[in-house]
Amino acid sequence: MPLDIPEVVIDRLPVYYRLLARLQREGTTVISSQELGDHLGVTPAQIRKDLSYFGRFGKQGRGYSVERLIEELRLILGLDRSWRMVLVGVGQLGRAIASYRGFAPAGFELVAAYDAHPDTVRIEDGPVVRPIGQLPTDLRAEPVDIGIVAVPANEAQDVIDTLVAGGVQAILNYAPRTVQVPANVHVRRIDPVVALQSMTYHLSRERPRR
Amino acid sequence: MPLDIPEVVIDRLPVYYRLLARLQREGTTVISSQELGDHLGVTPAQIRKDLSYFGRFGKQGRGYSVERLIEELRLILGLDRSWRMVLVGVGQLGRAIASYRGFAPAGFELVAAYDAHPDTVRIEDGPVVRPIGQLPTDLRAEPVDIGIVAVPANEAQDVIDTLVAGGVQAILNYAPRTVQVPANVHVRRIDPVVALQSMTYHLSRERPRR
DNA sequence: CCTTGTGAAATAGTTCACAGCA
DNA sequence: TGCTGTGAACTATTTCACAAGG
Repeated sequence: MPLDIPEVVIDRLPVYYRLLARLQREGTTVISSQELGDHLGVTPAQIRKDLSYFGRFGKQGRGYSVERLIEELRLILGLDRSWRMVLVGVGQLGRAIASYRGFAPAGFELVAAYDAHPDTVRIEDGPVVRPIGQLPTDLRAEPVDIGIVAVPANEAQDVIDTLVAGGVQAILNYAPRTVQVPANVHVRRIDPVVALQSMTYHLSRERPRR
Repeated sequence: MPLDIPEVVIDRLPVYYRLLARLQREGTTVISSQELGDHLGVTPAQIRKDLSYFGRFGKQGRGYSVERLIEELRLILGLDRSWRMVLVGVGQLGRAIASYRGFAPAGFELVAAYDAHPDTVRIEDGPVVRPIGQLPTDLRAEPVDIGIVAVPANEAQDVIDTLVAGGVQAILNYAPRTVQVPANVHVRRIDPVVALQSMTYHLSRERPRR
């Protein structure tokens, strides 16, 4: 498995994986790159090229075994284990994240939640909320893989510094702010306003103003 | 203003805009591409090149006027007006979206919400929830710019087809599914699991398994 | 000086097109 | 025949490096 796989390729793999999981539930056992591409709006060549970075999973003349491809992607993406996450920030957004039903089936386990005012918030069907001051100690006692940050923008950098100091190497950042991390730490931003603003660029050009 | 501006450039502009707004609140009046880059973790050349697609906003030897640059980006991104949005899907996620305080200050107005079971859900401090069957009629009566989709995965394509048929040209898709839209419609996906899975790829390589 | 704006060079990513195999 | 896997060609994006302006 080569070491210099483009980042864009990695970003597409979970999308392929999710589609394949659905197709399998619906009974598909074999699929061509053409059909996969039709579902996802990408070219068949791109799918074949992306997969070819990791191995030769298809059969000429037939296509890919859905089961085989799911299993390969599971291994490639590291989904053959579960991942421990902590949530920092238990406001309205944080509570919605903590209650999200999609993490656990995908192997992402929320092991703890932290807030500056732990007494005033409670997560339904979720972990107890601990005081944020306890975070450094807890991280040392029980390492986690991923930090989810849902604090106000002006607290995000501090929280992330704390997570990184505690050995967390992946951050899912819901705070509307770009943060700085060492090169070995991964950050993904979830920011609806930024997403909307890149669409309004196009909307204001394509549609005549009313 | 040229027509073939790379999409990646457009995606960065809202991030520049948000940083500049903060710097302005903090009292910065002039800033160089170097300093901007330091804040955002990108190269100064990239920032200068990105901005140069739209005009010459800087002053040699000095940098950029924060106020001027904010105003230019507002115009470029179409943020000099407000945008009408509807939400479809008022489950737990939908309610969190509807209650999010970040949309209105950015000029994004939630004008209506729809659900298959409007009687069973209520949005605190938000619009009345209408039956989803009413969506096509409502869109005809009062056009909206943007649709936010927070329905279960298997309903997402139908809902988006309805929105598109009703003239909506931009979709913010929270449903964990890739959807198909005509070429003139813009979609941005908000999917934490996909974001996490691209990070676990890296985590499983960089860190020795425990 | 210092920093922009920008062609040119370098790098990254996508698509083509076809040999080869089931 | 039908479809994969893949170098090669092409396209997109980033970075370099420097002339020019304040």
